[in-house]
Amino acid sequence: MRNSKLYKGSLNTIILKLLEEKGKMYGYEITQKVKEITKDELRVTEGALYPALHKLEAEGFLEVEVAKVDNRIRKYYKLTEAGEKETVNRLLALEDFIRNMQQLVNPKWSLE
Amino acid sequence: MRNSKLYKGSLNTIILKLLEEKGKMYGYEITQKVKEITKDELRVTEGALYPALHKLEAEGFLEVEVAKVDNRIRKYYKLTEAGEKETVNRLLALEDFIRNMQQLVNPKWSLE
DNA sequence: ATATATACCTAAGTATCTTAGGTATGTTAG
DNA sequence: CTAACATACCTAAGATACTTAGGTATATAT
Repeated sequence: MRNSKLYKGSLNTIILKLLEEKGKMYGYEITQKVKEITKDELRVTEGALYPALHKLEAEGFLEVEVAKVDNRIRKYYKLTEAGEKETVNRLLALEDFIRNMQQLVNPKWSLE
Repeated sequence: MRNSKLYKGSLNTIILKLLEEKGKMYGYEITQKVKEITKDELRVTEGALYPALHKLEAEGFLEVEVAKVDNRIRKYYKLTEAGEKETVNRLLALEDFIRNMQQLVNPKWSLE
């Protein structure tokens, strides 16, 4: 990731959401897509990404399909059924988190 | 914190913002205030809070004032000048983070 | 020929949290 | 009156998720 420590813990959610949206993606593609969407403000480093993908796979949330394109290996990941459920939960948790952070940071409560 | 890994890295920002708003606060007060604001959805544990306060103080962002109330010690923390600047930066980083996460999670980009 | 892009990977170190304690005083319920 | 809960501080061990810094290999552009 880039600069901010805030991103800690959100990588899995990002991966799951991208896969939900795109159907299947390979690792390098994910790094590029995040760069593109966030206009280079957020970079998923490979040192964080690959272990995260392997863990999500080990937990049964992702499955892999290996392909060979231009003489190079690609590992396409897609959500399992459990992964789809997990994605829903993670997105709900993200919404809660953002709502809570906004409540903490927007000073409405200071008028109490 | 509570349940979600998303909160990792956001504790310092929460502390700084609360102190900016309230002027001065003591540790236990911070834990209660966060519970109150987030309607018990987010709990700052003392095991995370006190080391974080000590670190922010060591970094020169907070200064301490010890008081005795009802025969119990309270350590009031408030922002230094450097702490005020840091708070501005952390809040900007939080806004960036939230904006980026919303862009990643809101599927506008999937229409491309 | 060299750098950059694509594409995978791991290991050591760092940071931030959780969990699980510890100390001590004040207050409330049975 | 005593036991539980609230207030108020603290630390240490362990878990986890990153960053940093490598490594391998092929394709393409300068």
